[in-house]
Amino acid sequence: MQKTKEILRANHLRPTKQRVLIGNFLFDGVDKHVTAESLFKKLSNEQRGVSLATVYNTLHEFCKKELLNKITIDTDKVYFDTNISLHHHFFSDKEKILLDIKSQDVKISSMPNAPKGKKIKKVELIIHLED
Amino acid sequence: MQKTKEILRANHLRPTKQRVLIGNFLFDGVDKHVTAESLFKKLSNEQRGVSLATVYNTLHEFCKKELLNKITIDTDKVYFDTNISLHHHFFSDKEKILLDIKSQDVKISSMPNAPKGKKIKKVELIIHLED
DNA sequence: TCTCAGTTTAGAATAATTCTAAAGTATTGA
DNA sequence: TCAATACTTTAGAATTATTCTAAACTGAGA
Repeated sequence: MQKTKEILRANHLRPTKQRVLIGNFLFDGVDKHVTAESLFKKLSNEQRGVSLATVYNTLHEFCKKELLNKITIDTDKVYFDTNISLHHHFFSDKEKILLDIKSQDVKISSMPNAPKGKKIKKVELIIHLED
Repeated sequence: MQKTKEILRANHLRPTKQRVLIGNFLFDGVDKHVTAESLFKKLSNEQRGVSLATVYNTLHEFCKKELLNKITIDTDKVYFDTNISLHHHFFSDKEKILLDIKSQDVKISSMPNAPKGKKIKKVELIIHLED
């Protein structure tokens, strides 16, 4: 798994043990949603753990480099999505489960103009679910 | 302003001084976005204040009765919207400003089906802004 | 007026996240 | 290879919106 190191280098992030460990998990080609806590737990199983502070640092760095997508749907947890292509989400407020919606399943045919002096950075559609 | 008392009674909420004070401010006919903190500050000017705990309690009660719309866009603050009709929002991440989008300015022409066993509770479109 | 379920409240508790500052490490240039 | 240095990691403290608790208060019906 040399790919992670290349990704890190390409983004001017030193490939430290911790970043490589986190990157290997996140960038294995399988789309996933993680929180700082869930990622921390997952990696605690490894021989050499990563501190919670580093998990936070790394998630934010990866976001800044657009290797991850930050999703703030819920007030008490931030989700990070490894699928950085344009897509939307289902969210179950009760179970706090986040699901991807295939991009072709949503079509927004009319959009407002941004207020004066502002640009549209990101369009986020969240479909809240109940039982 | 007898209207607030009627609203409260209609929703089986005792019209206490505090709820009436909060209701009079929120339901004056002008759409507004508040946070617990902003509402608390606004009402502190009044002769008879309301405790922060009551502001939280009341906002949640009003939400449960669908007199307010809860908006969770930002991890560190919950916004409450007095406009309970179907509409969407702009959000400036930097300034943390929330703006209504007129409902006719957005048209979603294609929507996914809810996952098995779930129903769609609410569709929330957030347009994040930058400078 | 009396009673009591519903309400308010101050302050403590909670919990995700950020901060701090000290120790550790990758990289560069010699 | 090695030293110097800038970048990283980390434990634990700090922060902060929100929730909880339990005691005092109050509106409404009898």
